[in-house]
Amino acid sequence: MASALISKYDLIMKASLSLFTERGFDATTIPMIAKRAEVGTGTIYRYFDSKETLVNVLFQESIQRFSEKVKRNYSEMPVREGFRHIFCCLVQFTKESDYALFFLETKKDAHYLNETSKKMIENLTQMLDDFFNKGKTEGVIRSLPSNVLIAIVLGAFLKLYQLMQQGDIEMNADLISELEQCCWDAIKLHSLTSEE
Amino acid sequence: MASALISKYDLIMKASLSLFTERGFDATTIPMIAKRAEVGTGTIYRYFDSKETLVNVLFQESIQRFSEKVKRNYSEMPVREGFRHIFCCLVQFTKESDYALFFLETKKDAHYLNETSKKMIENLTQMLDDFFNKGKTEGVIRSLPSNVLIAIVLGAFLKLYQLMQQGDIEMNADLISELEQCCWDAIKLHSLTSEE
Amino acid sequence: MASALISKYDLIMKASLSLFTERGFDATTIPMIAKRAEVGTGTIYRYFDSKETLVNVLFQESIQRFSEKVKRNYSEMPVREGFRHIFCCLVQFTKESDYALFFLETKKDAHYLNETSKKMIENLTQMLDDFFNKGKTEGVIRSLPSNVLIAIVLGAFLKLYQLMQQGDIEMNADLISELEQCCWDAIKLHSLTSEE
Amino acid sequence: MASALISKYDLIMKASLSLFTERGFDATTIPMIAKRAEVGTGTIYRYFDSKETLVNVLFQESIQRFSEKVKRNYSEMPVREGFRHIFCCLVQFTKESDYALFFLETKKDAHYLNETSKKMIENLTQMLDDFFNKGKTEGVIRSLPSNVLIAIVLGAFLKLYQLMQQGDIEMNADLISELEQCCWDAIKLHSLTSEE
DNA sequence: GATGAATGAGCTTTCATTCAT
DNA sequence: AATGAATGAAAGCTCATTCAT
Repeated sequence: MASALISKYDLIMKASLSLFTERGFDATTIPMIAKRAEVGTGTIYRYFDSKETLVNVLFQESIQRFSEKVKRNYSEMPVREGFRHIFCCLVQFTKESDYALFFLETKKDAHYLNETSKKMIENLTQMLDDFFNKGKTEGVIRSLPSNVLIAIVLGAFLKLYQLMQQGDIEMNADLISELEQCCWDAIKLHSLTSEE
Repeated sequence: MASALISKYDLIMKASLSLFTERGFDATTIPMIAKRAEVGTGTIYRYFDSKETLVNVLFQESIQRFSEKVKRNYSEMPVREGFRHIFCCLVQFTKESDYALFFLETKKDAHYLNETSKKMIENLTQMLDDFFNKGKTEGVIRSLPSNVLIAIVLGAFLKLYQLMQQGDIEMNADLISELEQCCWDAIKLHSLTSEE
Repeated sequence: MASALISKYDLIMKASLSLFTERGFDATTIPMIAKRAEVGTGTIYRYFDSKETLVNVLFQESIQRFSEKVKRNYSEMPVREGFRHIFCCLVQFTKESDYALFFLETKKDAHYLNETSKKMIENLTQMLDDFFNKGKTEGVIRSLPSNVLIAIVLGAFLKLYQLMQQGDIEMNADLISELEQCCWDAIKLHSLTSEE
Repeated sequence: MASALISKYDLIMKASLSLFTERGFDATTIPMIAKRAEVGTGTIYRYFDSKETLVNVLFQESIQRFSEKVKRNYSEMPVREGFRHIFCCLVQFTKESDYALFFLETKKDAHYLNETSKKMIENLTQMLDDFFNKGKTEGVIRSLPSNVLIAIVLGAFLKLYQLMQQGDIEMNADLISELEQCCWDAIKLHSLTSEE
């Protein structure tokens, strides 16, 4: 009786997300997930058709929640503030669920992603693309292809986030603020005064 | 007559490196490697004790060649030039072998890395650490932990390199030069004149 | 309803014991065992870690059950009676399970035996050793090293048992009785009256 | 030049005989044989069509040489002397080649024996059968089926021989003599005086 | 709904055999 | 004649998936 504070579904999602992040999709087995989620292996198949379905649901859920977070009223912000908003979304995401950024390390041509997942990557990319285009038009962001700009920021963030997960660094407000500045510096269009 | 322009060993190395880079270690099977290298599956085991040995040899070879490239007389360079040197090594590496940067996407706690491989990551990290420390001492680089600085630059580069491999961007001298500047901007200590 | 009269574990034990006895460890494949036990190959690995574990469990079970049978109150018997007891244990064992004497044909330095199995051989040998020593002290058994006496009796029995398994002879009470006498004659100390 | 004191053929025979005896047919690999014989693996196939051919040639050679040894003028001997002759053949065989008694531990239905080999076992058995029949007719040997009598003697001898090979006992003239007596005692018809 | 025993396709690996040298 | 690199069939073993309970 009682129990079920967290639904089995959520336990499976949580367990598989953490394992996929730690070991990758292919090195994670269904029994491993079942054990960490403390459910039977068969139970996983009551909620997900297959391991592939599971990873795609997970992927889509992550990217969906992130996209919605970003979308919220950032379009009217000035570019600099919009960038900070995006960066904060990344950070918040990290805080909410240690493993939520699984989608950052998944290559878009990963063999296990289905069409829907790929579509959602494209949508997120498009949204960020629009943002960077705005910045480029306004002359605040370097005029590089948007996918290049995205690669720089997300690539940097992914590795930082991995450091944190490995316990190599501890994130505090000051560090986050400085890292955001680093990323911004990477893509901002520096005034034409004598730089090195 | 003729034939054997490339040794079987090299064919296997090349095939597995490309597959590991495309699909990851766990999603790459020995039959896949054999097929791409155009050798029998048994042949792979004449050269490597196991799949794990193979990936570690590959990993160590990559990181070794990269380390040696970087090491060559960069210690006397000024920091800005030293950074450019490191960046160019990354780029050159990419050019020499489409897949040579396999080690960039391998997490240091990957389940298939052996102790030697982990040691070599540490050594490379230490070398870069020394470089960044010098920069920090001289006040040209942000005073952030070295692993943070490394994460930013390598993280950004990794994602850019993936874009290139997917055929999404084409690297030319101008682009490389600008990307190098982006990465430098991310970690350089900006003068305290009006920023933002 | 019904079914499962015998557990899968027992089916596997029985099937592998018969195959190991017929063909030896190395010529017996897991698929062969699976087929004879009428289970899937994977099922075997639910019960045993490896083929080597399986053969050792089997070996230890056989030798254990035999040892316990022998041990039961034979130490107080007169030597001649004790010998008959041991011989009867061998025969009974044969009756209970057609293949239970697998351990008789396994050389003690077989490459697949683990330390525990080797220890158990030693223990059984020690027990028999003690028995023969008693007989030698009393002057009823030839004063040969115990391992020699054991070799004679078990060696003879093993070959007889193989004949029976091949269907070449049929064991009945009279034959058993005579064979026991043969073995006893082989090791007993004959009085010094005119022999030959 | 020089060299070739022993032909490659003989080296291969010797090496495989020792390995088959130590490890059994199935646990012995062609590379193992090649290594011990100090020849290339390919060389083995210049002399033998297959691993199975090799083991059968070996088996037949062993049994042939043993049969011939036994055959030599034993038919006219008295039974007791004939038995001693057979036993001495076994011992001599052991001395000539440490592994020559490989055929003793091979079950007649071993999966690798071909028809010729099985025929030769039958022939040897027949020869011994005749001998034991003679003994039975003369009333010196127990009236048991000949295969039973053979099993007792060869079974006992095989185990003794294994003890010797493991270095557990050392064969000297006295011991051999006593062991021969043991075996004879096992099968001889004891006079009807009060026995135990 | 929940479970985990059972399964077999497909993995990693071995090895008898071939064949260019 | 002799070799050993190369091979692929088949071994031992794993694991996504099913299904009786």
